[in-house]
Amino acid sequence: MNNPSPIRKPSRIQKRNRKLILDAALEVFSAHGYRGATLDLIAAEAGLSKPNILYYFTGKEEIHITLLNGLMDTWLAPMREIDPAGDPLEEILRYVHRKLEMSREFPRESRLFANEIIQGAPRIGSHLKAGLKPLVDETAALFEGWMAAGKLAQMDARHLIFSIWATTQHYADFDAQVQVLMQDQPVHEGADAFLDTLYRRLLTI
Amino acid sequence: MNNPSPIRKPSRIQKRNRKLILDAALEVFSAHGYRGATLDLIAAEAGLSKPNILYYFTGKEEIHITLLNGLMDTWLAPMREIDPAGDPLEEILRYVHRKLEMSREFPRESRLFANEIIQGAPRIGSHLKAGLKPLVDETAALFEGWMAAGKLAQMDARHLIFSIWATTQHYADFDAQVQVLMQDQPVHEGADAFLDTLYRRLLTI
DNA sequence: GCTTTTCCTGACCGTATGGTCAAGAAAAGA
DNA sequence: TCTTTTCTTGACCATACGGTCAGGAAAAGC
Repeated sequence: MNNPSPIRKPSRIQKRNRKLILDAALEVFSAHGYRGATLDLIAAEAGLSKPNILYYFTGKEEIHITLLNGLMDTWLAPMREIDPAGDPLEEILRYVHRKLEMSREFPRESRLFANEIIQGAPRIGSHLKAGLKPLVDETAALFEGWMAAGKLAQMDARHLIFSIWATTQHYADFDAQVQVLMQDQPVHEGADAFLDTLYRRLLTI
Repeated sequence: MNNPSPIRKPSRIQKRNRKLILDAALEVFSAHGYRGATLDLIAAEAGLSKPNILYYFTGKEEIHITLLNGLMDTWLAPMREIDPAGDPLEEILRYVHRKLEMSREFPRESRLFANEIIQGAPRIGSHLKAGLKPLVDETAALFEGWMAAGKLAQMDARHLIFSIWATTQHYADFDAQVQVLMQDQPVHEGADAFLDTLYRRLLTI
């Protein structure tokens, strides 16, 4: 009676409309934050009526959680792709470039997560523990192995990871500020070259 | 009839209550963002009634703007304190440490600005241009002078500044995430050592 | 003391917003 | 085709929230 048959597999219309809604929600949530987003805005952006939105999702929060869960994997993919068998320096530099690329190509996703975490991760705190932490632990261990083997300069692996996130996501999350300070100059090329220099100098023994 | 005498100098009570309100507003705005903050929350936090809040400020937005304006100077102080006559490397490292210290001591202020800028700086866009940009231009020029004089490694000065902001403010803005990933380990000491290494390696010729 | 100004609040208002519901339209199944 | 299920919506509701106002309490000025 309520949700579109939670048992049977989603129909063609269901798939289309759920996608429409989630796309619209990404746009609205990332631009206004959870509290600033309204169902009316999402409905307008999706081209659907508000009650119809609530036919597919039980409420605003479920849309938000579904979004975050669905994007988490994509967001963490570059870190999963670090190859333990590859060359340490090149693997990390490739990770940095991929993250920067994602800041440029998916700024909405970046801001969605940024908004959520700044507010204390009230709706995905558990997911950070369950999804993110194991991956970071694993990656930190990999980095530490490389350092112990003398293939990278010695440093705290977790803070290294934080610095990569911070420096790359900054260009998406703080774009408004970057734009003011860089005027019309091309941002991405400069960032790419700078971060290459930064991590090459930092990590090379 | 409306605002507490905009002409005469503020009374003792006015100074006390405006401070109470701004302190409470900092707490609430930084934790929930502009849209998530409510006058009722601010009033409760300040220990005043809602109408009394509106006796001292014309509305929610004025409180927010007053806060941002009042904190901007404090927030930018470390950058102003960079000494053009000092040793380039040490001056920048001191700046990095001061910024990190501010992230630890004033995380609310950091998140207040972060919230505002992520949403596109709708309420302080003009202030970024008028207040921040000249200072950054000046500082970037100083850094470029040092590089040209062969006292620092060559790189883009603006991206260097961005990286310092990003890496230091990350510990305040994304604290919820950092806490999950660092468990009970002490964060600040590690960050301090890591960033020292990072910028020393990056900037040394 | 008295008067004036400043400070404070309970009650109220208009609007925005998340969410509901009954009933109709469109697909899908037979 | 007819029947059943899925999809869609206008109208509505309850609450939250920013803000107002008339009038009273407390300071300040004299």
